[in-house]
Amino acid sequence: MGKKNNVTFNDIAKYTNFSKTTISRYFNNPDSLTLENQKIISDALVKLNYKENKVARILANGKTEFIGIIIPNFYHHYYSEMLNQILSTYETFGYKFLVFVGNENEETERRYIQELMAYKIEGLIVLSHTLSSSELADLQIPIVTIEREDEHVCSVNTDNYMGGVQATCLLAKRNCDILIHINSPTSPDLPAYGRIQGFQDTCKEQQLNHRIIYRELESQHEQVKSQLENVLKEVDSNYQGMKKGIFISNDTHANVLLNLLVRKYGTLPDDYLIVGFDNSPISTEAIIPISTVGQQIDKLAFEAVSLLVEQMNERKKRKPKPLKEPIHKVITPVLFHRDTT
Amino acid sequence: MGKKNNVTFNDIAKYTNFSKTTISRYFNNPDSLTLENQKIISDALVKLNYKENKVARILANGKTEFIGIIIPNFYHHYYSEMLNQILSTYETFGYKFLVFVGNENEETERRYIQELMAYKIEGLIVLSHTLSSSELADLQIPIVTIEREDEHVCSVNTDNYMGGVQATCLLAKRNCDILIHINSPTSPDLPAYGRIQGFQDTCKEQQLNHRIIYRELESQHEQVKSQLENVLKEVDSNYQGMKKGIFISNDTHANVLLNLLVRKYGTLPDDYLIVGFDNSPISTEAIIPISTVGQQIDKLAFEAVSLLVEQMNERKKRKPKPLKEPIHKVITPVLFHRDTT
DNA sequence: TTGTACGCGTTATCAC
DNA sequence: GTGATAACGCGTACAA
Repeated sequence: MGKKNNVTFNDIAKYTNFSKTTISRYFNNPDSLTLENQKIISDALVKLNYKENKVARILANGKTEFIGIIIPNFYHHYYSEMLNQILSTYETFGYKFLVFVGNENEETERRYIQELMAYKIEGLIVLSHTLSSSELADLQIPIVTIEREDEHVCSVNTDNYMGGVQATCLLAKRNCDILIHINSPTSPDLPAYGRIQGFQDTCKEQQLNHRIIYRELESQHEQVKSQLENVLKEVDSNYQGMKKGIFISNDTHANVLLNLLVRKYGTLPDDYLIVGFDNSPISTEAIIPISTVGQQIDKLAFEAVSLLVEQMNERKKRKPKPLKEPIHKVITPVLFHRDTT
Repeated sequence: MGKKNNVTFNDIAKYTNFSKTTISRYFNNPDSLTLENQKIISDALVKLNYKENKVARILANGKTEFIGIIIPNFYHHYYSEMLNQILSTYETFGYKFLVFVGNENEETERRYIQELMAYKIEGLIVLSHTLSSSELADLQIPIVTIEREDEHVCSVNTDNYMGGVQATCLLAKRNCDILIHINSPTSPDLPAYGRIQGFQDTCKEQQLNHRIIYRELESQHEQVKSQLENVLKEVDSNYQGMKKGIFISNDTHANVLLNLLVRKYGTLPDDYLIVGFDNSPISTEAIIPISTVGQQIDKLAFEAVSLLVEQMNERKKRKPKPLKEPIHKVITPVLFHRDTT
């Protein structure tokens, strides 16, 4: 707003001998003008090279059409793709997105949120795990979280339990002698815990020989590799000669495991089956395409924005009825059967 | 701005018996108040639960502190990481980012830009290749492009030529009998063309037996795979018994090539060396860690925002001197020597 | 150090 | 169908 040569409604009004009000109406309720006058104004807009100023409109009507996003990182393809899909909803809902990368630091994320609040975002989408849902709820604006702890706020999550069941059933069908789930220690608060539960329940129901191996895998590639190398040694020696079905935390880890096996045996041995999670690009680009459980990221994103828009619209009514209880939507994952099963 | 219970400077002023101006000064020039009075106001802010409103401030002083970003996609790790690094500059410069995903459609991107202009962004970062730099320059706001055609606008690019040279020299040092560069047909306008040029010049200077193979690789995994399968057949038969050094467009493609070789021969044959580009995660996570030329994405991003901020600051001066010529910054890439060379 | 008065560009309200 | 006027919340001469 370079303090000069900004053509405003006033200029248009003078030029056309209408009032500012009529110019405003031309934009917000054109049908209330005669076609003639619409033409006059639209010509003037071109002639004077008018550029609309939504900041002024915000101040006047209170609608920023901003949604804030806090995303934890871009390292996992899952987050990038989720952001991609969220941003793409602009075409449907018209909301603009102010994006911050949370650095897993509480104070930093609080600062980001304050900044977003200062810009009068109408709603907030949180993917980061740093702040508790009760703190988020205190912000008193529409919020949707995705795939994180969500007790006090609306959320959209993958049906992780179903994902666990799908993976487990696939391995079961292949007549494995032992089913193994490898994962990082996971809090039961998190939606992702459902995968573990789904695995466990399915194994118990079908009375399958199974085991869960917890290892800290949320680190760099080399650490993950050495962790899984140890796991593999243990599995190799404990379940020799048995057909092993492994359901592992995600595709990145599945790929590490796969590579360890292929480098050890020259190929994926017949007695090893692997299922990952996420359907990330690595699952198709691996040396052997990896079976995986895929989140429907497009749907998750769309439902998230959709759920947020509902809340935002409700708030704009003269008599808003705030939700009694947070709404939690669930999206079913899809099993991709590839060459590791 | 829920049209109610918004505490404003007016409320603070009444409560503290100061004027609005003094309240404003408390925020923008606190030193001009006595410490006493600062305390009085800061207490009042807490008591009345004041929330700042930057939208109003924008309208008053014209500074949105918004930067618009147009990114083409999130599929390549390069773009995700670049966005990550750009967003991270908030900590340094304080600018907020409005992000749009360009869908390679001109009209769509023009709409995005219009929307950004309506929100009075102070500058624009363009990663997408859809619109020409001359069209961008016509927007008359500070612009920086990254790694795309940039004749008429400021830009930050990797020294692609140097990257090509580095990759080629590495292969040359390994005493390859034939150096092969595989790439998609690339316009000389694009910075990425430098990689091809760097390869070619180095080969010529060092009088190395070389060849450039162009194939359309900007497509889905399966297509890339079958394209490279054909290339491999040709190379296999044409250069039998020779040591082949392959420099290929990027790490994703390098990985496909590597997997084809490993699946064919059980491992990477001694007469094949591979160098990719991007230092993307796949290069370390591949079945055999891939040598690659890495962009310094953090530096690229920082320089881009930095260059933009300079232009934006210049514009705020009473007598702005617009740049005579666009500035083009260049960042040197880094060679990662791994197991494929 | 503090206050007055006005401007930023649009929308909302009420009147005609 | 159109217009006058007052918001919206803050910044900034200019004055005191």
